[in-house]
Amino acid sequence: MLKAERQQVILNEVRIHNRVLFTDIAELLSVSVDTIRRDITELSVAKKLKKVHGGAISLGFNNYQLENQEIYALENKSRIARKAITLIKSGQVILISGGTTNMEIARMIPPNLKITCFTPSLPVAVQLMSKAEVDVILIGGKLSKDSQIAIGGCAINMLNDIKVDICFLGINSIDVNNGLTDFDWDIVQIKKAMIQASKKIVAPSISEKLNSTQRFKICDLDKIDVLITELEPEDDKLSAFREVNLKLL
Amino acid sequence: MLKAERQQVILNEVRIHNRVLFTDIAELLSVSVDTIRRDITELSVAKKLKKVHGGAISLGFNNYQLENQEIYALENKSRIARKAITLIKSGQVILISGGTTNMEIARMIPPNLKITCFTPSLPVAVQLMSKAEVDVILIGGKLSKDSQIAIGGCAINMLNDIKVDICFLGINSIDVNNGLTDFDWDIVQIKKAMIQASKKIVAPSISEKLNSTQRFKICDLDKIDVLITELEPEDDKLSAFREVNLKLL
DNA sequence: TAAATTACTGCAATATATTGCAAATAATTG
DNA sequence: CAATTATTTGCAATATATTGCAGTAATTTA
Repeated sequence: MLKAERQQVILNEVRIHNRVLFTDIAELLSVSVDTIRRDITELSVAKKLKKVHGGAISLGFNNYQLENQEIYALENKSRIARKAITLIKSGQVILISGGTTNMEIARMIPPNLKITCFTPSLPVAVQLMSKAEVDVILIGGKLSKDSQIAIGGCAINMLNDIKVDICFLGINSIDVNNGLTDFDWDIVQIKKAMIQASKKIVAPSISEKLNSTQRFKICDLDKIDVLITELEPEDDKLSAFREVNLKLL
Repeated sequence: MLKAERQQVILNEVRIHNRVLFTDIAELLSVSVDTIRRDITELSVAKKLKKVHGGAISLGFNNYQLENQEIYALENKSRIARKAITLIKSGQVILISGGTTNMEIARMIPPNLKITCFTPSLPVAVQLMSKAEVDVILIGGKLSKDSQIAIGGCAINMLNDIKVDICFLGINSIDVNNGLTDFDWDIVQIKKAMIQASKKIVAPSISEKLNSTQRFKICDLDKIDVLITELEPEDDKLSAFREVNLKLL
């Protein structure tokens, strides 16, 4: 019996019964307990189940995809998030797209700040649910498995009906000449609708994404009001952006 | 029985009844009171409940967030979920409301079953996102902090535009004379819209909820096509329901 | 206050975890 | 295809964790 096969059996047991015992599985599959223990250790570090003394149990409800993957450049994203938070005033209505930087912003919103947040992002919504004073309004629609945000006509229709104070628009690529671009057509449509739905557009972006261009265009730079990077506003790398009418933070 | 399992049973009891007695749980799980005491001490330092003389009590609703929700699936809910899954055919479009039983159903949907799922429930959507073959469509709207589902006009409008094959409707109270009832007005509205949006209504409910009534009415029993409980369909407790035109599973 | 219940402590029996190692198996390479 | 290398597996020895019990201290209840 292959290792992968065994692990599949284990996962299946956990899915159905919520738990497995090392000894049971070992007997069932006629391998040593050590082998099962090693399998379960592997599955555990892969976050497929939870290893406990004597066996394993299902991860259950809180198995958010997002918590599994490590966030790239988290330090920089936290710095961006800290700056972003300062733009939000009590009582405002804001709109947050997806992406890890926006997740960081959502995470850092003070729990006592009274605001209304629209978002098409599932992880952002989950994050915001824990803030007692934040009203969360979900933009519905078909969920993209990749980006975990609602896409499609339904989401766009819903966005067409609102006008918020600030939009924190996740950035994929930004360039002085080509403006904002992205590689996923569906997400481009959503982002366009989000821009339309907002009085003020804030673009949080790690500096790596500056001066890069993707296939599909979202908008020109003049639609963006504020660009937030982890750099100081005076940094040389931002000089090209300083020259256009763009506030840097 | 695993320690982790025991602790989940304890947390589950605390969630349902707001309190537990060492002696009760010890007898229920056939372990010594000392063991339960130690478990509860651990859970107490983990801030999952409050240890008191003779037992433990719930921390209260303020701490009752998504992250702290316990995954322990009452064996009964798993049984209901297993039965419910058999009703779903490949290619169908289904609608799932919130609640822990429906979470269990979502969790147990086989990863290779190709279906389209509509849901206004944030946790259900998160759960379904991990199923590669399931298309998830989120019903948007204002999120209720208590139930973690989208409520309000926007959600209802979205439901008005669809007609799905099966709806798994979370049940709060069900009674032969009073039909389906609930205590939250907003949720009643959503559930009414869900019923309207479905060809077939399946009501999964643990037997504890049978023959109870809440303040607001959702619908009469004749709207329900199938009632699933953890009991055998022939069980005496279900005799009242057998007499009306209701399929039992 | 006395009786009853519950809490805490240390201990022993059992179960589980960890580690290093060698044999068996699978994958890679020349 | 044979030789080499890497991975997987089972075993044994040791370490750690869990559990129930008994004795005693603390708390509640009447």
